[in-house]
Amino acid sequence: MSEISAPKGVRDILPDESWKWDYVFGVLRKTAADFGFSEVHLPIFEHTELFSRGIGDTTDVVEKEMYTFTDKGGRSITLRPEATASMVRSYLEHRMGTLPQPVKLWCAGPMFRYERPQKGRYRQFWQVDFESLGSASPYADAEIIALSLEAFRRLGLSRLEVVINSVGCPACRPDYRRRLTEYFSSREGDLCETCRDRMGRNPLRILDCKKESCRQVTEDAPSVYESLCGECREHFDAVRSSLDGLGAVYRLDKRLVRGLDYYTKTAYEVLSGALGSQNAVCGGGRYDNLAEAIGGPHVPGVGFAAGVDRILMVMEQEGCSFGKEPRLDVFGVALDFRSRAAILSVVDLLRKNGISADMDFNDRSMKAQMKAASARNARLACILGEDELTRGTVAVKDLTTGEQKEIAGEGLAQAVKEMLSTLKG
RNA sequence: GUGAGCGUAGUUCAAUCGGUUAGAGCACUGGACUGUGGCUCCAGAUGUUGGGGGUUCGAGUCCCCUCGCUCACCCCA
Repeated sequence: MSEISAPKGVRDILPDESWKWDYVFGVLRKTAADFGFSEVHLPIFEHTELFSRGIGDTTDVVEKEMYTFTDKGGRSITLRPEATASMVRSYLEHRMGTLPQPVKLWCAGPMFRYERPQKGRYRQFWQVDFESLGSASPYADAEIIALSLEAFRRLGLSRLEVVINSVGCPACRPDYRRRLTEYFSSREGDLCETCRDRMGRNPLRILDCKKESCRQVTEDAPSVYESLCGECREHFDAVRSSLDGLGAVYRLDKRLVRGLDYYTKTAYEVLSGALGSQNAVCGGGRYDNLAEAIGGPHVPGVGFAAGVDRILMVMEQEGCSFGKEPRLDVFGVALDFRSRAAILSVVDLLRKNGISADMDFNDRSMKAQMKAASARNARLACILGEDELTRGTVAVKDLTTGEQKEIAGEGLAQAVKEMLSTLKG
């Protein structure tokens, strides 16, 4: 169509949608505060090595999905593909280890991944990210999961499924890995090509292959639970019993492994039945080795990221409420050349009194201005003509009922406020 | 990166087997209604049929290339 267009995989959030985003962020902000999380604003680009070391060199995200470039100072810079690594970097850089632990932070903003776009997947997408840093307690895990579920509940999402798993720790994962490799070797012929490739690199990933043939093989694969070390097993049991205590409904899924290297112990995802193929609305878990991986001291942490684009999509699909759409209070209408100059002052006066007001700037007919007032869905029209000018008044019309009254100029702001408050809605 | 489907006005869609000047609803602008919106009626504006090449007397329609969009795989939010 037009040669003017945004790059592939990115999009504009226009006014008919942006107010809904405001609503969602408002709910999330309040939920964060209720759970004791403070907001931080982080940069959207970082040194490339933060991600390559933190997320893992062999992950898909780092191998082929990063927006990486060299800046004018010769540094390798990457547009963040996720926020957790930045969060931990910020914690370390600002010595938050000296604060009372855990430090609970959240942030919101765009993430970038070079992928082929499809439904629910963009190259720039928004996430809200919650991280609880400095505590190894299973209750921190449970709190994080509970927080994500409460946020979704408040937004009105219903068709959700929570799946959790434990991916072990450096003490027990090698053993599990060995047992998996052993098992898959015996069934190698039944695996797909990519899974055979995964055997050497990361056999855990075979578990979440969606091919039917591979799923049959993984059905009988050794379970993580038998391989978990005492500490991991205890931790996982504690997370589950606290979730039970909170009344959270979840499903254990031994196939859930997640794509980032830094996860230890708890891994979880929240899936929506209202989405298509890209149905994860939130994902997270514990990452006790991430801080060390990026060159810091040992700092345990747990957190999750939720996709805002997908949340909006699910809400739309499920018919959730977005609160009320912001509405213009007053539209100023002028009859002729003289009143046009005066109506600007009227609009200005209203604005300075906290009343939202707008007017026509194209010298259009009164009828056209009234039409514009309706099109803008204004509550009231303030009309000015010769008669009003000589009398020093303004005609105020309720655009819902059609009632109109004439109000003296001095009392206008007050009178409009009163009319708006009785309208309400 | 791989596969499939689709590209006609701002938008949703028409256009016979390949046939003459590419149409309609909605939206937009103006008017009927020279001081009042929503309803009604009338009028108007808007297209490189995504782009390029080919076949043909003739292409929106068929073929090739390309770009874009969409969905799926991979992976994830």
